[in-house]
Amino acid sequence: MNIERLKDKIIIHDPQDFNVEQTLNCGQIFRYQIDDNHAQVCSKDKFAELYTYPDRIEIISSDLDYFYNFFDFERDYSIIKKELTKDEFLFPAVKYGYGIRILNNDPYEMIISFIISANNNIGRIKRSIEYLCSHFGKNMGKYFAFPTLDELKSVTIEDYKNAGLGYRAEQMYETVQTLTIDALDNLKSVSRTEQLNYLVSLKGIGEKVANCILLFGLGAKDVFPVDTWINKVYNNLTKSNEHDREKITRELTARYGNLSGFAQQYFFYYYRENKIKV
DNA sequence: GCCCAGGGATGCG
DNA sequence: CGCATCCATGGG
Repeated sequence: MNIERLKDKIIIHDPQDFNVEQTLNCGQIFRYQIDDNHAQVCSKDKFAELYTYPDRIEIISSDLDYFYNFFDFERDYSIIKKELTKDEFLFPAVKYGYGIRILNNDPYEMIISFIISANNNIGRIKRSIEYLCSHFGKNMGKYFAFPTLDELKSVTIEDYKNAGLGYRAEQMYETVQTLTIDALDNLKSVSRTEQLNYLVSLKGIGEKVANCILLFGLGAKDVFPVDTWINKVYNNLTKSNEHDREKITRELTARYGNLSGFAQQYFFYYYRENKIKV
């Protein structure tokens, strides 16, 4: 794989470590659209278009620097995959999702998005977030920006219910009122323990959602968010019927160490796409 | 009608 | 502390 950074586009030649569909469909992002070989991706107030050809992928955006980092192009995924395919459990999952990359998304957007994700399904999560963007975010012409914290501050519980948040509407309202720009900035520079403590202190955020925010928004790769799918993964691999998610988190984090976040995404995508049950 | 979805909050012992 | 129950909503 060779990444060519041009003035008006990024070209990924021979993309063995990047697949658009896999990267977008593995549950880490909700603001995107794929039709055939063309995809549109939003993050914050930014927008990119991706074209997949037989021999290359081209990325076009008015902010290529942002999306170069967003798609994690500084990292060599071939090394990660080589290490993780040594694991017998993970081998088929890495083969299947060979082109997954973990996005460097905006922590504030991840906080809002993953509060919505709790006990929810991806289709509904996408719809709710689209609703928030189109009703409360800035109209950018071809798309809507993610609503800023300031914009969300004036959104009511009733608005959140209209967005389909259900019982999460009150949690969202309270967390939005609690959040400040300073606290969000501060979150990027404090220790892991302080990040986790702060996130869990917010309404609607427990251990799993906090780990998703750390993984997708704050660059932490040694975390292993355990949702219903990962619960199935664990029970399938260990032939057990465990429901203690803290225990599952501990064991999987211990097994995959500083590559936990990658392992988690390969597992999640493989099991969910193939509807593998216990 | 039941079960499930990238779980979390709350109350009870 | 562990554990059970409840929580909106829509698709399968």
